[in-house]
Amino acid sequence: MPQEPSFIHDLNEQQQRAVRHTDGPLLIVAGAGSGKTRVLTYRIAYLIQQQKADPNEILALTFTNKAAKEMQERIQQLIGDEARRLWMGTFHSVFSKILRFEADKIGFTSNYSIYDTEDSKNAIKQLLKENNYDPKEIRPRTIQRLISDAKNELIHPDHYQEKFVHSTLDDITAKIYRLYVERLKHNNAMDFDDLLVKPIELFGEHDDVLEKYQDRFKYILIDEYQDTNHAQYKVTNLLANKYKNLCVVGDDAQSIYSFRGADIRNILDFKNDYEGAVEIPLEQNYRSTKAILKAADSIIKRNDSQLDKTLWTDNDMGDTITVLDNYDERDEANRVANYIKELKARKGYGYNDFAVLYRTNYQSRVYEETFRRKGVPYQLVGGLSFYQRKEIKDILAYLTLLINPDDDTNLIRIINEPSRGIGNKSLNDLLAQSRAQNKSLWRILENVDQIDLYKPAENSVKKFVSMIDELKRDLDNGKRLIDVTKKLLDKSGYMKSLVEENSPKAMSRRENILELQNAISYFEKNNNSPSLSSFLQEISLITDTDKYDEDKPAVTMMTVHAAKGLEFPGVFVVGLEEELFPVGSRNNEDVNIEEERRLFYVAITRAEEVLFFSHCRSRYKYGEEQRKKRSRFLDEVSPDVVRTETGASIKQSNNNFQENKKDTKTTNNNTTVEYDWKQPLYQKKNRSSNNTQIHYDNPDEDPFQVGAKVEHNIFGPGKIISRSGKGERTKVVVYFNERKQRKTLMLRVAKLSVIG
DNA sequence: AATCTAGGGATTTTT
DNA sequence: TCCCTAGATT
Repeated sequence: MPQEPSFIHDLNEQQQRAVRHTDGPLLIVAGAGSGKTRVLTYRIAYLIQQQKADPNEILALTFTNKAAKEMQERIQQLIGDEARRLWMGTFHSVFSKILRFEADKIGFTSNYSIYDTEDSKNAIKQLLKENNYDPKEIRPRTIQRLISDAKNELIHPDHYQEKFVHSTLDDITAKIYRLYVERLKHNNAMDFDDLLVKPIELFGEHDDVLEKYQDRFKYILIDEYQDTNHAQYKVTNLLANKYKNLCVVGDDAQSIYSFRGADIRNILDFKNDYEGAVEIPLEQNYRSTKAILKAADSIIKRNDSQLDKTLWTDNDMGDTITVLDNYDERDEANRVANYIKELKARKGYGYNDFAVLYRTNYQSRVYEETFRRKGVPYQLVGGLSFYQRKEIKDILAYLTLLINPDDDTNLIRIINEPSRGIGNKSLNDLLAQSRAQNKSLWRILENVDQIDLYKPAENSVKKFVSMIDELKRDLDNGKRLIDVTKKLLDKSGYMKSLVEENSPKAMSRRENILELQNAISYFEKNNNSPSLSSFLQEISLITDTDKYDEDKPAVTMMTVHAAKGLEFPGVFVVGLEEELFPVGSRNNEDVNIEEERRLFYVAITRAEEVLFFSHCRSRYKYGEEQRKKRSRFLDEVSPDVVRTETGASIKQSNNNFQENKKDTKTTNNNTTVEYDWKQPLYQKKNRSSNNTQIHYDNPDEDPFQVGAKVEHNIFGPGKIISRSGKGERTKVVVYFNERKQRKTLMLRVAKLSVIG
């Protein structure tokens, strides 16, 4: 056996144990900030260095592509280029690759489509219509959730009937579930859940295939094990069953995905499920100050703790946590922006040292507006991702059709987009035929002569079919993807209709399509054998969380969920109000308060040095002003580590609306930020119907003046050359350095931010 | 078939 | 407030 590598001495004692324990099942209980990623990467490097396995015999599963990429890079630093041969990625991406090889064994082709949540909702909606249910009464969303839950629990449609039929909703779900599974198979499509469920089917039906992959993956590692669901448990259980070299890393205190079927029992029961499993805790926190850790601990100990571990740190005590008491969300955003500027100026932090964390995505909007107005650069992570935008999904639907014509869902999406005279009536006639003949919609279109259809629509169908056929031929003849896409944009009339519409919205759609073309070119240049099929599969698993760039000089804004696994010197946890964090429920039911508390714990433990909690007394919801009670979590946190802005200790466990703070001018001793919450910086009267409008109470505050350096989220950095118009019609001409071109942009529409 | 309008419902969190 | 859809209008 080779000598131990010297890098092992970078690790503490517990970490070394975790790395050295190579064979047999291992559970690493990794507290927040305890160097979990480090242990995983060192462990993989160690396995290779000790010649336990070849890189391509190691499978490492993560929850985000970003986590996988980061690990890969760090392993590369330890062992070099060999790291590229590791099997590393998200559950979904790894298994979609395996399925591409083995699709034919379970009745799919390797060109299968991947449906995101919206696609699968569309398919379900279609099925509801076909079966005469009113999608208004029976919401596709609801059915989709139930079906998704069932899949993650590995409940087959037949069993759904047996297990759940107690109500009409269960009845309908059982029926639609069965039809949905059939429909997806006909469409040669899989949804996100299928990417986990189908491999289990595959392995269950084909012992030889299972054994092939068991032999392939001699060592398996799973990150964030507390967030695995039953399907993920099962599929990895099958794979690890031969060699039993399964190492899982997790923290039950950070389990925050139960809504997605994550089952905390997977980690709690690990030692029962895997005989002889060894448990190693990682308890030294390298990330946070003592104050922050104490706050986190005071929160989490209110939950029933399950796995033994005591987190401690050698770090300094650090500053106390500041609680911001705000008038409303604009006030909150302003104050956060002020503190960030202040800390940057006085303590030498950079913008990228800060994160604003919130419970729900829609809270980001006010921050975007405020930060832009005040010239604070930011990057927004999450929300509506690029690939979920309508125009992008439309174009991708066209492209999908070229390799998977039987995909009805994608075909329905674009058959009349842009409108080409195949309206609802005609489409329904065509669909009726498709069902009657048990053929895919595309096959019906190909033989539209043989059915009775409204004449103008029939002609349109013929034109549509010949267009798609031509593009298919181009593709088969090896024409470049980017050229096929350009031709598609032209021939389909998609671009033309956007040009004609000539609205700001259409404008931004064109920009996005341009960006998609860039993505396609990039893919084509950087892949050895770029196929449309692999492009589509790759991007359908990309999320916006993956594009977070820690070096970009900007404040990061994201949900607490998206922040899992990240760390920042300064963190603002905002919107700490009842019914928001912890969330409110729709039907006064089933808010999992312990999970909300874990989520708050995750938020706190993202912070290294400076931490703020913030809440508002009123907040706008659906355009209505609502009074808010501050979050119970603020009453739960250890009082000796939190202070108000004035430096006073916070009053806990009483109704904060009774406090009379109206006359208190809150002047902070530690910083020069001076603030009177009675007079928020924004002017309420300016709230108007146009939500994207930017107001400048004082024209001097408007940073978008000639000469200003700005950044556009697509075109990158640039400089304002000239400016015209007033108010919401203000336009600026910007010269973009990277593209060496100037563009005229409406300030109201273009998401510009000031840099420099 | 396409466009316009009024009215109702929606906001957790994500691969 | 915003988005979607059903129904009416062109």
